[in-house]
Amino acid sequence: MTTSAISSGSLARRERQKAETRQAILDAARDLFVSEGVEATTMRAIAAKIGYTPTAIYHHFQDKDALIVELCMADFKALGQAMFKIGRIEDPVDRLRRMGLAYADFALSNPSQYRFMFMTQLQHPMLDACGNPVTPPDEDAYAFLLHTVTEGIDAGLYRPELSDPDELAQMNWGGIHGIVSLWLNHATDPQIPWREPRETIRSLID
Amino acid sequence: MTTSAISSGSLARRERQKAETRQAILDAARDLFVSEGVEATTMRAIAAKIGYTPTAIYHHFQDKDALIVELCMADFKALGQAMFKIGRIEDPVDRLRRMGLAYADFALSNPSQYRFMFMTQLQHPMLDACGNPVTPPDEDAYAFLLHTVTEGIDAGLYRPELSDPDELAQMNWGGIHGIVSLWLNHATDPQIPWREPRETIRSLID
DNA sequence: TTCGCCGACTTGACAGCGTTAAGTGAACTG
DNA sequence: CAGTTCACTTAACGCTGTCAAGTCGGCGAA
Repeated sequence: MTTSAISSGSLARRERQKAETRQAILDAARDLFVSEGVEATTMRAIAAKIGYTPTAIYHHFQDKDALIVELCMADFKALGQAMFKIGRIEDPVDRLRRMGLAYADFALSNPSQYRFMFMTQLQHPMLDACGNPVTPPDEDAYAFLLHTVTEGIDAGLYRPELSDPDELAQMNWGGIHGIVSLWLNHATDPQIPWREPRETIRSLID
Repeated sequence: MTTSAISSGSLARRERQKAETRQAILDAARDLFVSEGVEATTMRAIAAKIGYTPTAIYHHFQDKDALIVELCMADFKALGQAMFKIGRIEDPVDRLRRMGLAYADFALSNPSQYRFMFMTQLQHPMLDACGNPVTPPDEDAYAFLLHTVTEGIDAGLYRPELSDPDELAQMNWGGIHGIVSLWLNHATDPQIPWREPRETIRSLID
């Protein structure tokens, strides 16, 4: 009893410590990804930041991509939760407008995360070994968007030829993503007098 | 006289040969960038493809980025020329619609070029040493778009609150770019039933 | 207590990357 | 024919992600 309690206790402590260094790796990686960019941060830099050797990371993550994907999924979750809060608004028109602005806020205030969520090709698709999606469906931002435009269609808010909810959702998403991502990549381009993306998006939604 | 003619002739030949290998480098780089992706193609691979040593490239281009920017500028020129053809259409509404579809065609049929034109941050802004833009203004696709929406504003085709031509241009551009770029990056995502981007864009324009 | 194992972590290395200083050799110049 | 130029090569640098092998402290069992 006592021994088993001690052993399970020490086992639990070991696992807790392992989980702690794993989290430390994730935190350091996030910091560097955000401040230096994903491509520019090296395994060695992540390891140095937490006082480990580069190879230690490989005991917790298969490779650099696995690290990226893990952080990426956390961001998808955060975005989905932001959408979930807005999902309570009754009026579908107002809800759609607010979802769009919240999406843009997320992108503009977390540009580095947004970049590797939606502006880069992820080589590992976010599926587990069995081929099931990793994102929990109740936190899927796209599902919220789809649900909202479907309500809009049912309420007769769109012209009748716009009857495909996926197409409508992709129009909305694409429009906002386009303005945001062009601005993130090309805001410094002196040849184009860029407008505030939030303003442009507000106009687009209206 | 004869000697000068010979010398100038041989000089010309030397320069022509240099220009030829320079072009060979560009062609090889373009091939590999398109087939393998920009990040994945190495200087060594480009050199091997044309039977040179990697360092030979550095006699023609300052570094890999210079190679990318040179190809990128050629693509901007091609896109601008495609817009120029459409610019002759009289009706601004029809012209805008066709410009949007032509833009989407360009992106979808040259995905790799489009990626490094509009979906990546270019570290060298495309300015020459004096800070002047490198793209010739009469081939600037954005200028065409701006001109077209300005005509639309003047003709009273937009609601009166949409009076800023830059904002309108960026709404149009952003909308199409967003749908195209999301599709290019996430078309393989099984969680989302993607619609044909050309169809989605056609609906968006209407 | 002592032995042996387990596993988190380190050491030292590998191949490949972009890039550069120094060298080579054929073609052009005088 | 001697000298120069310059496109190109050789050999290396420091960097990257990654891995096979080793180290060593803490645990369970005898």
